[in-house]
Amino acid sequence: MLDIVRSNTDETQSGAARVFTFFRDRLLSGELKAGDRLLAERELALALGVSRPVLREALRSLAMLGLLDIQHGRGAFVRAADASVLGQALTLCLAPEPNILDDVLQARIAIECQAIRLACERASERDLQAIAGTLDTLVDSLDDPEKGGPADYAFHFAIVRASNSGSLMKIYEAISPLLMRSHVERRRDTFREPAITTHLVDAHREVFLSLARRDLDAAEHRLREHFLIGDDLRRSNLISTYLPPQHQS
Amino acid sequence: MLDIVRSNTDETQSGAARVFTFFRDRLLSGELKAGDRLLAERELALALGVSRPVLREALRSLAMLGLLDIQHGRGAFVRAADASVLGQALTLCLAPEPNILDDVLQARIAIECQAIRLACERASERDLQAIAGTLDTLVDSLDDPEKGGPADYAFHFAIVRASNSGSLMKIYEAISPLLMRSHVERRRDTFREPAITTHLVDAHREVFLSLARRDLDAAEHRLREHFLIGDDLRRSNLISTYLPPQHQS
DNA sequence: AAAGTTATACTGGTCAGACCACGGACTGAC
DNA sequence: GTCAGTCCGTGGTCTGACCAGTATAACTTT
Repeated sequence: MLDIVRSNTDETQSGAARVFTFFRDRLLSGELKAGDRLLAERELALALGVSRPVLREALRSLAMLGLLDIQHGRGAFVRAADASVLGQALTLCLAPEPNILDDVLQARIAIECQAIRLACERASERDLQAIAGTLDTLVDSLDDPEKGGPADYAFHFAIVRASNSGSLMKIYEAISPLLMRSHVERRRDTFREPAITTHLVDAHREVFLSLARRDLDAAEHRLREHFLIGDDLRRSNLISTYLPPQHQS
Repeated sequence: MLDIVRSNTDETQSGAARVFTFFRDRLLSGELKAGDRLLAERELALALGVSRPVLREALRSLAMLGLLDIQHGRGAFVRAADASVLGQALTLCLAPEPNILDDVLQARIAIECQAIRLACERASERDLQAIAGTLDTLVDSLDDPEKGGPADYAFHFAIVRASNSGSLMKIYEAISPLLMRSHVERRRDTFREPAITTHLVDAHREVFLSLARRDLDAAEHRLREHFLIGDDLRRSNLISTYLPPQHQS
């Protein structure tokens, strides 16, 4: 009697899939907001005209996608959209690809270069101060390899934030798990070569300065240079690591 | 007796979540390849030491994530990683954001600008020919508004393909659903203004030529210009649509 | 009266067994 | 050889029950 639903959902899909799309659409349309609590499973199953197992399959799927937060004894709550699931999905999607850990850097460059252009136009004073803050912690953590990584990431993410583009931010968050893995793998090669650490601070500072001056092309150029030189240093460092005997005086 | 499983999976998770991560890890490690067929639900449930409903909740979740293809009467098969789910996830993630349809263009520009740089370095002859082909169909479908959209998309996607970067391609595919929506919405404004269509072909051709000449900076510049001018034309067209009475002689 | 404690009525989590619907392969008749 | 029908294995669904956390209300105790 209560199934207001059926009408607009495709009859082709069946059971759990139907329920799934039902909730997905409510989420997309904003009819269900983050924090909302769903009805109890038994009531929902009754209202939607399906059995509880079917209803549960759909809810579980939504939970796996990060859209729902199901708590034992409390209920199911709509969760705020979270990029972590996106990251997992991307990881899964890219898993079969060869050399992902290298290739993901291309995506990173793509996002950041566009982000810094936008940031030059849109960044607020607070954004700039935030970036400056990450730059300070970067300098402070120069000789702490454990903190250096996160500090570096914080700087770059702050730039993406300053772009004020939700898309760029979400995508950047999505690739960040792979980015992290890529970094820890590469860190083995760059193991605290002084030339690298000194270059590091200068490069970041120059990127920031160009951004603060709102110079689009210069900022992007500095950033590209930063990525390139980082690559070169890593490469030469790698070479010198594997070919030391010949050059020892 | 047969549950080889339990040992390495966290005991914190329970039921469906445990089964879910079990399969996800096998997929990530490549132990399960695309096309593989899973055991029957009843046998799997027995083997993993859970009931069939629980097993089904997990399988259904994997299916919703696009990792499994469950066919009634036939069985469950591992599916090749597919970007369509990524696209859905991204759409869900960005749904609450305001002005996504505008903002997603920033992501598009980011991906394409980096892609075309890589394409200048990496594109094979076949890649170039493929792009040239899309350019031809673009010209042919100039006066067919139904085919014009896909032709335009085909051209830009061909460029991303030519970058030979899996990450860029997947991300581009992921944003493509939103991109499409953005385009159809914007198409209402650009409704076959002759100035636009003539510009369109020239702009695409110039982008292609720069790419064929392997000129990184020129290619990116042409592309950026193309995006910008498209924006300007749309805007001026929009203005002239809403302010016509004053200028009618 | 206030604090702590228990009882109870929710919630989701799990299970068992049955039945239905679909696909494919086998077998028979033509 | 071809086609129809049958049968078996598959996923799809349902019912109803019980377990396990959570929160609240009622109770007892201080």
